[in-house]
Amino acid sequence: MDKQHSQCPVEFTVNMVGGKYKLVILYQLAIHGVRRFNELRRELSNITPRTLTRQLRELESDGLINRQVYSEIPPKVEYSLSETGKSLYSLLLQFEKWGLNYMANNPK
Amino acid sequence: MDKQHSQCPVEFTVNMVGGKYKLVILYQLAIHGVRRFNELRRELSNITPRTLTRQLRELESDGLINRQVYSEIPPKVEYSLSETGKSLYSLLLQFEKWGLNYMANNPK
DNA sequence: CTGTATCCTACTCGATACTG
DNA sequence: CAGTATCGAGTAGGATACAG
Repeated sequence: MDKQHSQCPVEFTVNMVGGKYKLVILYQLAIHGVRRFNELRRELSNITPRTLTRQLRELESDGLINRQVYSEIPPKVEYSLSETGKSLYSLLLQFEKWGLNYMANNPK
Repeated sequence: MDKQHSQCPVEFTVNMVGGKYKLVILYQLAIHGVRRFNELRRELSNITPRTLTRQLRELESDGLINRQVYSEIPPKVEYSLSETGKSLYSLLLQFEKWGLNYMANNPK
């Protein structure tokens, strides 16, 4: 994604949280605080486990989310926003707000 | 893109302004007010005319930008934010702000 | 429950040449 | 100047089965 080579701050942020699911994942984590793998899977209607795993790994390696593994059986893994991820909060709210507003003014 | 079938407002907005260039285009229009085709082309470093055309057409058909054609030779076309597009202003600023901040705290 | 492993499709975007 | 036409490559993401 060439994340480090973007001069434009908007382009940089897009490269960071772009794609079909990342902002929605972050949004769910922002709303709920903590989510488990299968909870996210249900909330992102059609995502496949392979894709969800990849998105979560990328978000983690970019430092936007935390992954907390509990060594139990059955396994339990909790995802949550990191401090950096939380700094996206108002951006996420803008997305929510704009979407709600657009949908309200352009009913299907 | 199934724009009308998103229940989640965040997902809806992502479908609207997602992709590699749309937010950057909107950002340039927000900054400069009015831009011509080749001005945008220069500002979006590596975009091809084909891709730029497609992004602009999609933004136009979604009602986010205006396309003003002047019947002159040589041709002149000006792009600008529509009222709906302008309602993305604070969202665009969040992208700019977050990118600047992240880059400042994570120097290359 | 939380993933991996394979395989595959579809779509986005790039390169390049050309036009009114 | 503002695009269009063709062609092609890369990759995001889907389907499905399986594993620790």
